[in-house]
Amino acid sequence: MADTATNRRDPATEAWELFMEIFGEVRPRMLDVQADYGLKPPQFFALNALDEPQPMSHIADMLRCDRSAVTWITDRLEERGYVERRADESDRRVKLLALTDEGQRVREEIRAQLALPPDSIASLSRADQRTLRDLLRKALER
Amino acid sequence: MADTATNRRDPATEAWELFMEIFGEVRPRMLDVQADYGLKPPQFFALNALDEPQPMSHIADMLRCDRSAVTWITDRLEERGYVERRADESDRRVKLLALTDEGQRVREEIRAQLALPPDSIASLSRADQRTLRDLLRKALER
DNA sequence: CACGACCATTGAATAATTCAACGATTGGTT
DNA sequence: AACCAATCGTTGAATTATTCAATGGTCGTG
Repeated sequence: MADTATNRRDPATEAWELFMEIFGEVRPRMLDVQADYGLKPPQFFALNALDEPQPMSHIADMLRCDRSAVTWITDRLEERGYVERRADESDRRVKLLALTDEGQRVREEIRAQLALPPDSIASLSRADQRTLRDLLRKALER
Repeated sequence: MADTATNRRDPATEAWELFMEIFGEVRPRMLDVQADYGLKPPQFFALNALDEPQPMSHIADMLRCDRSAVTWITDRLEERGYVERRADESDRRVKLLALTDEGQRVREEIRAQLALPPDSIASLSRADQRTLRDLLRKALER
């Protein structure tokens, strides 16, 4: 708190602030796309978290909500056939949430729409875009 | 749709996909900070949109929700003293939402917590962090 | 000045989240 | 082996948040 001023000079912090600002730009469009598929943000984020099957409690952790809310969300997604409950071999208490083929398909469809970069990114020169891409790749490879 | 493959090669699209992936990393922490202040995401985003006073309908547009939901959200934020309704000189139908001093203070406090960059950004070399910062600055200046 | 359109609000219906309690299962302790 | 506390997902009730339809007040245009 006392070193807010010094933090502001930290390039990582500054970069992150800009990062969030850019992200804020696209939030409305993100909501539109989700709404087109009849999904609320938590439902979409649940879907998006299922790169591999996950215990329901783990989804609750990410979404920061009650387990019972995940039960409810899962019911909705299951009704649409996007998701299914599987048994966990190693622990019969847990149920694993997994994408169905349809769920996988829809998720990719949504992702494709969200992948369209916002104006701020698109306005960069192609060289800058490549530099940015490489930088972000490096960040994720840590 | 037919050119999904070519889009994948577009550096801006690739960069944006990575961008979103990094952002996903911090979502849980963001929810935690908001929860510490008793705010739901829509309430926080409303607060965050008030760089200058905004018509309530404009907030509804950004949040992609009904105007009546904004009335409700505003009531909550007003109860806490974060926000106030002002008259719009030029159009007596509209009410402008504006941050109170307290609201300004709290918003900065929250922002300071969210400004802490995630590991992926922090793990970059200081030189890369600076490059990233400069790139994002340039993107926003378009 | 009459008309349709827009703004924020209200009230009712609905959706989504939280909270407390439960049955089933697990792992650890004795 | 037999308890015991803890965890998992679900249920039901209470609460909170969002949508939908209708309203009073205001605006701009014809």
